[in-house]
Amino acid sequence: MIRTTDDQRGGRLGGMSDRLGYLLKHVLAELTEAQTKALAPHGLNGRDLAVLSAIVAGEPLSQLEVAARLRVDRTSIGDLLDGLEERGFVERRRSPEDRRRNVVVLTSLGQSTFDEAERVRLEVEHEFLAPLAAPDRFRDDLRLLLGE
Amino acid sequence: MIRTTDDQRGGRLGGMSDRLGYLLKHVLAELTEAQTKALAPHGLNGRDLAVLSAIVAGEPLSQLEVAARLRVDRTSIGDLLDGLEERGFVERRRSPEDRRRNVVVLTSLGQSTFDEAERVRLEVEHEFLAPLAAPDRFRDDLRLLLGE
DNA sequence: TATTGTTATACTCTATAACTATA
DNA sequence: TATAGTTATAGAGTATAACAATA
Repeated sequence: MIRTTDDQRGGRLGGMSDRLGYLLKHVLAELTEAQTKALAPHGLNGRDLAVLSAIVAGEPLSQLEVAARLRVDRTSIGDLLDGLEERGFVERRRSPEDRRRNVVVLTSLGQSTFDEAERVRLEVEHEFLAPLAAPDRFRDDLRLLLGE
Repeated sequence: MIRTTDDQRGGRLGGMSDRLGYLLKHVLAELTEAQTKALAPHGLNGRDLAVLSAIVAGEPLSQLEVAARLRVDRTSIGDLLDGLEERGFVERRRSPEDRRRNVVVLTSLGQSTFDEAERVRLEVEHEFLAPLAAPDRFRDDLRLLLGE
């Protein structure tokens, strides 16, 4: 009786590595853990860094625009910015043109911290993807799935 | 001035699609949403289904063993099993050999529900990966990253 | 009336510690 | 002493609704 495929690839005999949700969930968990550890000395985590990266380039953005880029809820971005502002990485300024809007900008500390942390992120991702024959192709696949 | 690569691929001008964490997080979120919708008529979600799949084959498992297969904490598995037991999908039985252990088994309703839901999962994953040129390769990449 | 940001609330998932019953 | 399971608790992350200020 031959059923090597099922047995070896976790099809029916208990392995979870068949399941896309399981794989994505735990791959993300391991990346998050590695990133958190590597970024901790710089005073931020991967989520903070993503916020900084959204506001680092181009024209100043309102909170809503930052939230949209990150694909997070506008009620979440407030707390994130509170933390970043307390640590002196960002500043919120009322927009003169539309006084409802908070324009979010990097401080110079925020900019230098971003530059260092971004290097760390790239190193972590590089090492994380090292087991793959074609790391860029994997990233492209993820982009395709998101439609970006 | 030519900088199409950066601009188009979200390198510096605001796009997040460069960032591995962002990509994994939102790909997982979209898969979870699709799975939740598709499985709802069967009375479970993707997490429930993963629990069922852990106990569906082979020898009976204790709760700790189920938790280990799913890579979740043993305090999480209790609530999950409570829900599945209330809905009549699983039963917990004291192990006669070691009365500390709860052996978890599928009911016949649990088995038939699993069979249907598992078909739905495969369809959802197939459709979800359809944008990719080589869906299996993507799954293999994820396995490699997890070391499974 | 609609939009930006804030606050309050709740729900899910996860993690830790303390407890029980068994070994 | 150690292990299996439960309970209580707390922390993230997310989502909804209601509100104040502004357009």
